[in-house]
Amino acid sequence: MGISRQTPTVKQIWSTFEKTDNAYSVVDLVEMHRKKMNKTTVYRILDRFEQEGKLHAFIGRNGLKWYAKCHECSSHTHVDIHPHFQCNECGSVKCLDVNIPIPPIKDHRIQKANLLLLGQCEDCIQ
Amino acid sequence: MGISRQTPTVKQIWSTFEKTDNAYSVVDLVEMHRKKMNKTTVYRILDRFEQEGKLHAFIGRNGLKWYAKCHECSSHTHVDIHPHFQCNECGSVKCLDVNIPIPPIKDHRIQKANLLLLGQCEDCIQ
DNA sequence: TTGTTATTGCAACTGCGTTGCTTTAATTTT
DNA sequence: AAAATTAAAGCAACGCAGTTGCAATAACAA
Repeated sequence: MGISRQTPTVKQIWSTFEKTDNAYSVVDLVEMHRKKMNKTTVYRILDRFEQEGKLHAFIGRNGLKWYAKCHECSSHTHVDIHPHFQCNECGSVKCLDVNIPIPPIKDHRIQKANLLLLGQCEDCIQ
Repeated sequence: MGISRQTPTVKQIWSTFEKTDNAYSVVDLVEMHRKKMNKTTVYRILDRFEQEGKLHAFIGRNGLKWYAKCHECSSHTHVDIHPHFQCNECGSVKCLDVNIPIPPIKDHRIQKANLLLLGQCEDCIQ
């Protein structure tokens, strides 16, 4: 499978994630690539990356959508129980490589969990 | 302190939460009270309720803001580690009375956690 | 090289949420 | 009880995230 066509825009968006584990909001990504491509294109490429399991997405502090590279996740195994962390000071977001066990909830079937921890990151802590 | 003035709109919004533990999105609340008050008024009253600790707020599946009555929470103790559940089928949201322990993260100070569990609720499960 | 069709750009649009400002009315003061 | 004070409500316009429809472009297969 994979993205059907290796266009310059696809390569450029992917290059943002390739070298880092940081997460980026869609707003950031649109701004970062504003000069090279249309915002609609950014949204569409991110959607495709997410569907393929190359990136995973989650909702940040203010309801903005964020994307990050998948480690364990793939399009097959989207249980996605690992948490994300957003710094209350600088706003940066990253994936945490920690497993947070979710207890079973009576009469409910848990399929996914969005776990967003908020606080101070290593750069903003005194 | 408390809401300074007991206006009819304040009483009406509060009456929505008074009798239930369900959470409501702001969109729902605007729709529910559309005939009686302006949407700006709904937003402002919810903001005030949140600041006083009468309601707490969190971000749902699609980035919408949801409100629910606080049990343990007050304006003083806003650690707010209890999770919320949103049904993937009917979209309903509620507070779960479960404590999910957050492990310490090296070099980070955790101040708050948004824990949203997604799945099937008791009404939608087969 | 040509044809097919996924992808892009663009412009207009939707929907959530906010802001500024005037008017209304809850509450305090006299 | 009336007047004064000022929080709160209504309204219209706006800002921003995200989407849609469609025509133009360009990857890739034949």
